[in-house]
Amino acid sequence: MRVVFIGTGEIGIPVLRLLLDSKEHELVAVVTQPDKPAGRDQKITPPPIKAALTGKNMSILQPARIKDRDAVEQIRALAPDVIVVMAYGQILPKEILEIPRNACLNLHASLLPRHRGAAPIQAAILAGDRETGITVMYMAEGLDTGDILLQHKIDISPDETGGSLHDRLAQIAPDALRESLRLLATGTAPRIPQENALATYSPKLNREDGKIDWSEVADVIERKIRAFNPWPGAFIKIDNRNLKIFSASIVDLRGKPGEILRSDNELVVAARDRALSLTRVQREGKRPMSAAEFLRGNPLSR
RNA sequence: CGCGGGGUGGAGCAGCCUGGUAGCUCGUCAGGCUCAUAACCUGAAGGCCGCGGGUUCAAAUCCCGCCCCCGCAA
Repeated sequence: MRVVFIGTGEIGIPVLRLLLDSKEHELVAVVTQPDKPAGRDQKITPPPIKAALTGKNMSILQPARIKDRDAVEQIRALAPDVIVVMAYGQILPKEILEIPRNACLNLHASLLPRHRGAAPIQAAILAGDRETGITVMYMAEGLDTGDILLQHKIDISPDETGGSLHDRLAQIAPDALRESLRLLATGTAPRIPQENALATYSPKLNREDGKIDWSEVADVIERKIRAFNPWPGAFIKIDNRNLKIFSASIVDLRGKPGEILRSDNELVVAARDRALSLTRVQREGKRPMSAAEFLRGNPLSR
């Protein structure tokens, strides 16, 4: 089948490679976001998907807005049988969804209808889910509301971070897509409507979302620290500077929310019910380090 | 030129403004105390203060250039 891949984020790279290497399917073009300023020097940088294509002979489209007529017409001209979308970052207009002869598929990093939206990976950890996965669905106009073709599940481990889960989901995504394409090609692909009543929505995260609210219970804060590692990062304010928190464990101590209960060899802060021992932290301009290391050079009185 | 922090014995930091003895909390090693210890006491080793120039009687400290690490922002 003729396939057009639409994606931007790193999570889509294994899927992109599958399509590049496929014998049964022909990847005819890749659509991704325009190069944008990124990094410490704000240099114009290609998105991960484009970077993964350097050296490959592949036609790349980078429309500023994919709903513009020019972009739509260019994609239509490719006459794809299937469009595969993963982590693109723009809403596709109905005209695009109707282009492919066979199907317009989206790979979503959760078990839909759970965690629709932009941050499904973090949402799954934050919610304390025990499993998550990749959903392949037929795209519809609503956000992540399309009928499900299939799902591949994985367990979420107790020490899972947003970063580790992201990587594991990226790894299993090609399998899910390979099977989906096989079913489509043989005309045996199922089509299962989502149970809208079970849907949850996870909005796009920003930096401020990472600020720890000590009035929450310790369980929730601990999950948030894991979910937000490494992006967008959980943090607290100390001496008016950010202190990023990469990991923490729950300890059975009590105190006023936000109160520093211990700061000798470990850094323990009280939450609503119990308390958290911050184990891996990073001050602005410094490398990540253990709480003990941090405290050695940054003695916190009281 | 997007904004900003930093590079000082093995770790984390202070000292830099206001040049002049290498400091703090740990770790390591040896000895002591102790039933015992990650606890306590005593002692020791370990630093060309990121690199290169300059100013000066004298530079970790002031000036210029370079390399590397990181936070914000995107």
